[in-house]
Amino acid sequence: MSNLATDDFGLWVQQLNDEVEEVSKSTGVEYVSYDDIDAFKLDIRTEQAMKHLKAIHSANDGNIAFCYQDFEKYFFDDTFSLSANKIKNMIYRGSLHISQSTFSGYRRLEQTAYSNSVIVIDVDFYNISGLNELPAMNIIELMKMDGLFEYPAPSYWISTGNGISLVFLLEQLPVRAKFFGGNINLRKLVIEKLNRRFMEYGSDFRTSDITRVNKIPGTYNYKTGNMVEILDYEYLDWNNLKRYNLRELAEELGIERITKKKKRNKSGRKVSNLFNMYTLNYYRAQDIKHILTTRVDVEGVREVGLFLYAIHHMNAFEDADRLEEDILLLNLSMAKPLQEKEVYKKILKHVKKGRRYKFKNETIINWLGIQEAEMDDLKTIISKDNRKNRQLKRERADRRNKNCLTSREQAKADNLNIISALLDEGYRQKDIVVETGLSKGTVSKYTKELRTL
DNA sequence: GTCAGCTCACTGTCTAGTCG
DNA sequence: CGACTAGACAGTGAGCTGAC
Repeated sequence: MSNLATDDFGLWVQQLNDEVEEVSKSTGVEYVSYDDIDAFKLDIRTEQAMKHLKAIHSANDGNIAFCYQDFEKYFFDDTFSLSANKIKNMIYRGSLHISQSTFSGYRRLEQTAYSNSVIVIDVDFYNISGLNELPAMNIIELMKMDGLFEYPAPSYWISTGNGISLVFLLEQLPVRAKFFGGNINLRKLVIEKLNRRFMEYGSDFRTSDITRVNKIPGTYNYKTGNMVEILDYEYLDWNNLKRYNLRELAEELGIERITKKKKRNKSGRKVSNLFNMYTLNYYRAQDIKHILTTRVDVEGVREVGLFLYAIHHMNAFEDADRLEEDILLLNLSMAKPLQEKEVYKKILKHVKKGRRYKFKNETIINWLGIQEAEMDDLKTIISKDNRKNRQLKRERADRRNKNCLTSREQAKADNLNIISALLDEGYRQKDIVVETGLSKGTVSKYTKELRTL
């Protein structure tokens, strides 16, 4: 577990490269390049981490995002600058997570996602009664017996310390939204299909995000303290791991081919919009749930709120049993719940058999009386103004560097630092003008500013 | 008179925001 | 999302003040 304080984070990332030499001395690990895993005897934790990294990020085509469980920030690295020492250093620091995709910049966004060659299905069997006491290996055996490892079988599987990650390697998949956005949608559909396959074992339905990060083998699970490790590691042939072609995989799983936008091609539109509708409905349901569970004064909106929740839940999952379970739970989570029979009579009865509505955000905002301040906690049910403000906020943040300064502010700060140092050395303002090339007015002004600090 | 430092009007660039 | 723009702000330089 990491013992770093959060405010040390930026400093630590900067120092990481410099520390490699020292770690090398203290651990006795020779410098091993990322490409040369088998040439040296590594400890099992580092070896597993490297094999996994190599499997999911074999090409040097972008930046991989890393993060620790106890830090909010991400840091980035490309495979050129990875080495065994560095990976060892990172995994021994704490509960490390790694992005499935690479990114063209230093932001972990769908828009900046560059390439991807893996699908990871998280199986949270600890949520399933009857399974939660079993060791991960037994779960794998049960899934095999159920025929769930028939095509497509996972390339390998990882015990995450409380659940299982099933790793399906893909042939290198360009995902840059601008050019290859279709791959992102197709990948989401495949993941949805695979999630359904492992549903009984507790598969996590939120795993289709291209920017998702996963625990890396060789580390310890932050919550349980258990080791994250590749299972059946010794039986795997790392030079011949199964690797799937996304389009073939989709076809085998019965997903209709996504056609390029044709004029009013109904079948094409139906499929390509499918996932967008799924996420929209899913996140709207989550937003409505948030409103209903956080409001103290919920009485005036609880019926309409539960109704809207039910509709979006059904649109997303098409699973009446799951809806029933979730909505009864949500009802009980409200400050003033409805009686259970009312939920059945007023909500479930209509939604299960009823038609599918499509609501505008404005309508939902009006019906639930959502205030601007409340929207800050919501993902999709937000006004146009709120959306615009979020965009401005992001752009404003983008203009600032790691010191939270704009380029101008940084330039001024640099000049102030230089002048401060020269003054300490006994320079006169006149000399500072010559030394820095700034005007004497500026030097004078800054000298005065420094005195008032 | 010389020097160090200060003031203020001004310039050009950058930021933040609007608009289509 | 790019073009556009108002306003903010960093920086300049002429001219001023006061100490010696």
